[in-house]
Parts: sequence; structure tokens; C-alpha cells
Amino acid sequence: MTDFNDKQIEILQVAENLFAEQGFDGTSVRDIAKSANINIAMISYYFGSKEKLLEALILYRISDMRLQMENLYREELTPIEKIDRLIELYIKRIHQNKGMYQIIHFEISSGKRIINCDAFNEMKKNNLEVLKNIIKEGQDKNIFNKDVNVVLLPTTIMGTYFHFQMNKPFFKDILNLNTQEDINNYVYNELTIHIKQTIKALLTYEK
Amino acid sequence: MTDFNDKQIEILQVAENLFAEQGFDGTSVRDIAKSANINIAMISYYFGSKEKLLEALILYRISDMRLQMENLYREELTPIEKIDRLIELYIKRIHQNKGMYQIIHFEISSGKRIINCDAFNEMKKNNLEVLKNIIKEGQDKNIFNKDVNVVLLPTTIMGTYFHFQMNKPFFKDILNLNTQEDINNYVYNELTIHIKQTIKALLTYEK
DNA sequence: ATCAAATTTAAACAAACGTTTAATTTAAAC
DNA sequence: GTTTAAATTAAACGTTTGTTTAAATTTGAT
Repeated sequence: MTDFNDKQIEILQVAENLFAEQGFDGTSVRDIAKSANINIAMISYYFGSKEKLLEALILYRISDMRLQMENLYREELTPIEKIDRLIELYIKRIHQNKGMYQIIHFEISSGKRIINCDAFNEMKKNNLEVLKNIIKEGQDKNIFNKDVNVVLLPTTIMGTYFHFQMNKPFFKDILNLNTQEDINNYVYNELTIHIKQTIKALLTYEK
Repeated sequence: MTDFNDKQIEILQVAENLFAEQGFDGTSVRDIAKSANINIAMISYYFGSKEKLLEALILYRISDMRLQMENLYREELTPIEKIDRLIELYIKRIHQNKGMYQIIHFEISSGKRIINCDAFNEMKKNNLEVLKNIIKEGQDKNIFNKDVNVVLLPTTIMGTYFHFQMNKPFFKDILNLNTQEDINNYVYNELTIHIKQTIKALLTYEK
């Protein structure tokens, strides 16, 4: 269904970086062509138009982004361990595809562009179901509290990550994160720990 | 220092809505002129350029956005009450100025535009200091845990809110939020409660 | 009523935009 | 080697972009 040749994939990757950096409207087809070392006409030739290139990019990445959360749910782990693993999985996936998410979020929240988000929403709904099952398991075992807004749990997890990303210049400044290496380390250690700690506290604290 | 006449303020408000909806690059000066019922040339006449209009807008809103957190800190409240009030204050302010924040975040995270964020960063640093003082007060009274990443607390608070905003179409769907009224209610009730609960759990839970 | 400054206008500007064209080169099949 | 389709190119297309111009209008003080 989504079969692109090497040339097309290279264009998609270049476009992904530019769209994430400068936005869709802020990136011209000439920018893309220059970065990918191709002729401008190749974009229309391969994808039809700039907007269809964006749609192709989203489909390409979503098909590459399927979480194996069901496997996680079936593993022999305590609910708390599952939550830990789930957060690690979440952060890793969105950190690796942060450019993609940045584009999608901007284009979604601005109702201007009409892009097909059905596949994206289906993925989110599915992830939410798996999470609900894990939470219910923990509640049945009297490990987790029952007055938790499960729908907003992924929002807190991903929101914390994305707000960190959005304010990267601020955190670079106050936390002395000079290289991309420093940032990756902070994300995979401090930030992940903070999120795990937060979610676990919310699920297990005594009133 | 930031003295705009009525006409300029109307242009700023119109521009704010359009920028938030369609992005800076996605909004033309003709769009702004049309919405504000003015001639295109008035934008250059009053602000110099489209980009200087954006800078004026940010300055205008930030000077309008000063949180009286110091007053909160000095009030006779328990640390937990202070945190509750602080979260209410945070959510109320960013929800009222969500368009502004959307613009700033996008323009900051894309390093493309060079806008003066110093005033914005100073505000954030100041808010962080006030929060640190409240947390320390709670820790000295043995109410709050000591192993909390305070720097990431506002990130979790605001990140949860913004990620909710960004995925508004998704939540509208699964939570049946049909009108703006429904959304405002959900933000000021369920969402605020969830955030308060989360932060309090993180600050007070037993290991 | 007069005059000067501030405001508003329509028109024009060059530059950049996304897209298309038609000609050329490359690659593969016979 | 010839043929045919695919890939690539430079050039041009018509719009739209942000900005400027110069003339017209409004405003407020004298």
C-alpha cells in the first residue's frame, strides 16, 4: 500500500525535517528540492503536489509507528512494571519521531489544512484501550487508585515531553544542555524518571 | 512603553486570532487587513512590517500577562493550598491567552524566526523561582517529598494543558465536547482537577 | 476658514510561491 | 543498435506574497 522508492523516501525524510523546523507554510518546495539535491519538478512528479507530499509523509510514518502495546499487555509483569515500560515505549517512540509529531500537531490544531487524521486517531484510541486494561488490572489488584482520569494520563505523559521539546531553548539555558547528546540523555533519564514518578504517584498515592 | 491606540490594538487582536489559527506563515497581511476591515498598507504604516507586528503582539500580551504569583506566595495558605491556587492561576491565564501561547511556542520551537523571547524567558524564570519557594516551604514542613524535579513541574502542568489543546479534535470526539462551552467546562473542571491531583500526588505520595 | 499633520486609500512593485511545460538525458528491454 | 518508457532538467506559467508609493481624505489646532 505504501511503497515508495529510495528517491521518494529521501524526499520524505528531507521534507520531514524541514516541515518540523519551519512548518509546512514556512517551507517551500524549492527548500525541499535544494536539501534533497533534486529538481523542483520532482516533487510534483513523484507526489502530485506539496500537500500530497505531506499526506504521503504522514501515512509513511504512521505505518512505521505501530506500537506493540498488545505484547506489552500480555507480558508477565506487574501493573506498575507495565506502566513503567509503557512510558519508556511512549517517550522513545515520540522522541525518535518528534519531527513527525510536531508537524501533525501543528497541522491538526490549525484546522486550516484538511489532512486525513483517521489513521492517527485510530492509533491513539487503540493505545488508550490498552492503557485502560492495564489500569483496570492494577485497580482489581488494589494496587492503583480508582479515582483516576485515565483519558488524561497519556495527555500528561506526552504533554510533559512535548512541552519540554517546545521550550527546548529555555531548558538548554537553565539546565546547560549544550549538545544534542545532552538533550537525549536528559530526555531518556531525568525526564523519563520524572514522568514515571508522576504517573506512579498519581496511581498509587494514599489520600 | 507599550502604548497602542485603539486601531492598533484591534489589528493586534485580529492578528493574534489568525496567527493562532493558521500560523504566522499561513496568514497573509491581506487576511489580517480583511478581518480587521482596514487597508493593507495600515499594517506597515502602524507596525513597520508583518514581523514587527508579531513582535509588537508578543510584547503587548506579555505586558498584559504578568502573574501576581508573589502575592500568592505571601498569602496565608498552606503549601498545598498554594499549589492548588497556582495551578488554577496557570490554567486560567494560559487558557485565556491560548492563542498567544500557540504562536509563541511555534515560533520559538522553529528557530527560523528571530523573535525577542527574553521577556518571555524572564517571566518563566521568575515563575519558577516562586514555585521553588513554595515547594521548599512544603519540604521544610515535611509535607512535600524531597526527590521532586521542580524544574519539570510547570512542564507537566502546562504540557498537560497544551497537549489537550493540540488534540482538541480527538477529545471532542471521544468526550463529546460539542461546544466551546463544553470545552471550557472540561478545562476548568476535569482537566484542572486531574492536574491538581497529579501534582499533589507527586509531591505527597509515600514510597 | 486655513493649514499642517495624521490617516486612509488604490495601485503598483519586485520577489517568492506552487505548479506545469516541453525538451533532454538515462535506463532497460528487445 | 534501436526503441520505449522513466527520470530529470531548465524555463516559464499565473498567483500570491510583503512592502512601498503617491494621491486623497480626515482630523485637529490655530
